[in-house]
Amino acid sequence: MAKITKQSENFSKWYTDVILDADLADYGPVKGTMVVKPYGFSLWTNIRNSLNQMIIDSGHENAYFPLFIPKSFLEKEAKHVEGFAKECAVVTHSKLISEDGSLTVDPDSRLEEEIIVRPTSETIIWHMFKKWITSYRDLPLKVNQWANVVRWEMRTRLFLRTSEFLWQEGHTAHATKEEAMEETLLIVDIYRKLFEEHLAIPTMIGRKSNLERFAGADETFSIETMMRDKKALQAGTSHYLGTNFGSAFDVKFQSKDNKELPVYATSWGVSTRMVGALIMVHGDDKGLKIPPKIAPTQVVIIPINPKNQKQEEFTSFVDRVNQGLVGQNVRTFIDDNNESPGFKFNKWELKGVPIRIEIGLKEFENMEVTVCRRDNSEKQQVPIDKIDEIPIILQNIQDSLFNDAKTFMDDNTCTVNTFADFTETLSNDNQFIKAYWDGTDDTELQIKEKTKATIRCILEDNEDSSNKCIFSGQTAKHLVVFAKAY
RNA sequence: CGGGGUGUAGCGUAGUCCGGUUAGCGCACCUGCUUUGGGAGCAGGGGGUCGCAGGUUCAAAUCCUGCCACCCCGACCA
Repeated sequence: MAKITKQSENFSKWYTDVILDADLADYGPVKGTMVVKPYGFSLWTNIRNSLNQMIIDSGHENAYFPLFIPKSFLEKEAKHVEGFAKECAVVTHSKLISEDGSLTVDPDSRLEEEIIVRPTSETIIWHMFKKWITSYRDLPLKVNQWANVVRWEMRTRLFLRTSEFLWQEGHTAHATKEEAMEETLLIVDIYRKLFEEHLAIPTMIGRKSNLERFAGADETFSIETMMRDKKALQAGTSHYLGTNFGSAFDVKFQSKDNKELPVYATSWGVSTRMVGALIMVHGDDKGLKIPPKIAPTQVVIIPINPKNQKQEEFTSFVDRVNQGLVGQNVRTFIDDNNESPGFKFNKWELKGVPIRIEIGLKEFENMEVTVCRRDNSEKQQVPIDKIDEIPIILQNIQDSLFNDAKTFMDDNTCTVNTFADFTETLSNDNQFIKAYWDGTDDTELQIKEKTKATIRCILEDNEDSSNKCIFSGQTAKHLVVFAKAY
């Protein structure tokens, strides 16, 4: 474990250092792939379990669809094809020939129809939905799957953009447009809750512009988050798909009054990218700060026991503290190996554990423990009979992580009315910039070209004709937020 | 696919220009002892086809030729 790069020195180097040194993940042998190590996977699992419960509680069922998708499926929805064509892994053969220890592809094993490794599952799911939906009684149909997907990316970064990633993708079918839109927004709200209450990450939520919308969607809502370098990260999306996939896969249902009607769809997902957001929202120069609710270890206990004095009594004291915490469902770890105390302090700070408890002879004699918070480095003594207050401290940490991140985002979000102010603001510093926009692709593209900032989402529609687009001067259609994005 | 760069132990590197001991060092790792309140100390130890292939030479990490891989910058993106 080496010292990590400072955020102010090189933010993206800091990001990589933290991931590798905190043992979250490592690089896989194929370019762009990532191995999620046990500590990182435990974190992901905690996030997943929180979200999974919310998905189940809101009436969805988990299922699993195949990794392999016939190429022809992907061709069925025109915009969807366009969106994904350039980043698909394709299976073309089924056999290898082994010769002198080296392997070559058997040309005779070429597949009749090439198979796509799913970049997302709309097509295969709607293929199945056609079989399952015939009557209004079959609706709504609401499934979710936890899966891996593959997108052949040019530039990859651990957690943020990898060739293969883990995610959850929900797919629903509804009898009416209104119901599908309601579902789309329900999910947005679930994601907002997940981010705010579990990940302690404040969000900015709105619709995507034409250019940023999901390929095949009529409307995309996105959860935008601000990283510590003030760049935006799209951390979740929920799509209203209209009848695009229903009609592409010829899915219809019979209504109560015996009419044949189209089916409306939604899809929505969050991925291991969330872990990247978590790192970049809360982390500091010492490393990660993991919110208690999802932390693999909430409290690390570090015994400091010089000269083996009163060895047995000391050990049972440490054990008593641990049992007290475990009894309150606190996830603990006792780090009693031979590393020096200072080394352990740094190691667990790097790994982002919310609370460190130090127990030495002093604490042992006073029947207390030293509690140190990762979020603000405050230390306090807690008597052993007040150990049940630790969960309250954990909740405080959870809240203060959110509040800090919220303050940071608010402090770095501004509103401008002229393009001169817009470029001026961006050249000084990254910011989230709220501004009026005329709603055209052309304006969006020109602003992107000139400033590298893109429209992250549309916050609201503009009703007041005196509000003008900051770039074209035309009457504004929307109030949007611009930012440089990951 | 265009421009630039780099390949020496798990990681970081010295040596390459100007060929010549057993390829050196730091971190990490292993063993033992001593240690433990903010990245412990001492002693010992293991680990290298110097990216690959060919060539020049008495002799190649070093010179020549070809190939490969990876990284950075641009066009694509959750």
